[in-house]
Amino acid sequence: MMSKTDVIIIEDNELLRDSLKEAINKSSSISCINAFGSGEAALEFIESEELVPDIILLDIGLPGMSGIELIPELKKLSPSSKIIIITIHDDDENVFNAICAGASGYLLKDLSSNGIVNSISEVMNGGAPMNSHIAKKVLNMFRDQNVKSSGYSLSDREKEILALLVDGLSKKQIAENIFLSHHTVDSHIRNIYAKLEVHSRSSAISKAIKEKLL
Amino acid sequence: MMSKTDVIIIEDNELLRDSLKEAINKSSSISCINAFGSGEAALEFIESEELVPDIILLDIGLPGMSGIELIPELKKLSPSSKIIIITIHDDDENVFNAICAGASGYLLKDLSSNGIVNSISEVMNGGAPMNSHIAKKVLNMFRDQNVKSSGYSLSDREKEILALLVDGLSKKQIAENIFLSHHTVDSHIRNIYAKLEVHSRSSAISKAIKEKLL
DNA sequence: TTATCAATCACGCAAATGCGTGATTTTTAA
DNA sequence: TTAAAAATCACGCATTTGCGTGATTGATAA
Repeated sequence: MMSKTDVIIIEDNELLRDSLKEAINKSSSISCINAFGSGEAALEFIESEELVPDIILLDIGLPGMSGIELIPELKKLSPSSKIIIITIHDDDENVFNAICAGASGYLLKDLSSNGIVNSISEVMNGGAPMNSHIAKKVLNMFRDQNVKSSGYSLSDREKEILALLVDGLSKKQIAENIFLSHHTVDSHIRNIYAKLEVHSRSSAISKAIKEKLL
Repeated sequence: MMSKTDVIIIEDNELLRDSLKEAINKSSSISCINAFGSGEAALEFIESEELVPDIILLDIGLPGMSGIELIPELKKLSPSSKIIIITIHDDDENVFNAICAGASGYLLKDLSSNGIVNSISEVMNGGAPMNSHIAKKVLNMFRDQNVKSSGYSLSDREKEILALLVDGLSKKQIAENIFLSHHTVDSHIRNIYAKLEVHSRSSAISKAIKEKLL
């Protein structure tokens, strides 16, 4: 038989903490083995007891060390634990930081006890439960990071040469690479600079990569 | 009274198409106004009828034009329509492309009719319903894009100068900027090159931006 | 305590870069 | 058909870059 899923809770609000604990312990497959009111308390206990929970339910708005700051520390002490954020903070910055720090789920505090328990199961099955509005934020952030700018109307040749510049080639190397005179390459590079409104290779390369021109 | 949510379906499998349509029309707040077996058929109809659905349920594996290719075309004809992907394809590439093209949701075909109807409501409420495993993929892709590499052990001074290089400054400009001799700047740049294992400013800048060294 | 590393500064030179100022041909759009 | 853009090639020159080959001063770790 499969052993129970071990959960710990880090949440400063005592009422919420207790109700979460209660809800979890009602389920036959999950058990809340500990609950803490601060990150520091949790870290201390985990370290001294060498605790390795399957799931850590984590609030962001904690006294002292914030939930976000806590994530890397928790990962250090117990790398296999999956972290689920449960918070009222749904701003881009917190969502971004939590995900980058390695959270496996991001839920809002309006979720039912039943929803929490289901989310824990989803994480154990390799999923990443997310509030639908959080998911929307993630999708938007993701898309914004990957839109290819196309506003400089570079020609195909110019894009080709810009790509070679990004790869670190000199004019001569580029010329050899695409069988052109280095004068022609020079000419193309000037046109690229004009279109990108820069005056140096460095700026052109930075702009090309940062604004995903290729 | 609020008007009904208008949905169209683009799905080549006739059985699934019909069962989706049926499930949607059972709901009192949603109605399926049309269903198509191919992207081309849908585009033609939308254009000629000037159809503006609230939601488009879209399969990826379509005959002819794929669902992914279809997204920009649909957005062109009806920019306000929200697109929900319903597919069996859960590979990174399809997920990535669908999101970047502007999908508002990504569901798998194992979802119940009820789940589909709920997802439509979520999108209408500004959310982005996602299968939990898809969400996991998105989270991982998102995180991977934003991890800061730190494996080159650049000193603070070197990072500072590397940042100025990325900004397109010359040695002289950097020297003026941080009140150093241009010789010193030159020396730092050489050390940066050595640590990054490059031999040109271009390569250093590319590496710095692509691998998020700053 | 000693050695390593970071940070600072210096000279010289071959190569590369950025730009002014041209030209010719081909392709594309009006 | 005609004008505009793209692609090709050329010379010269001031500036910048990359690198060889040094030195000195601190801080920090072995």
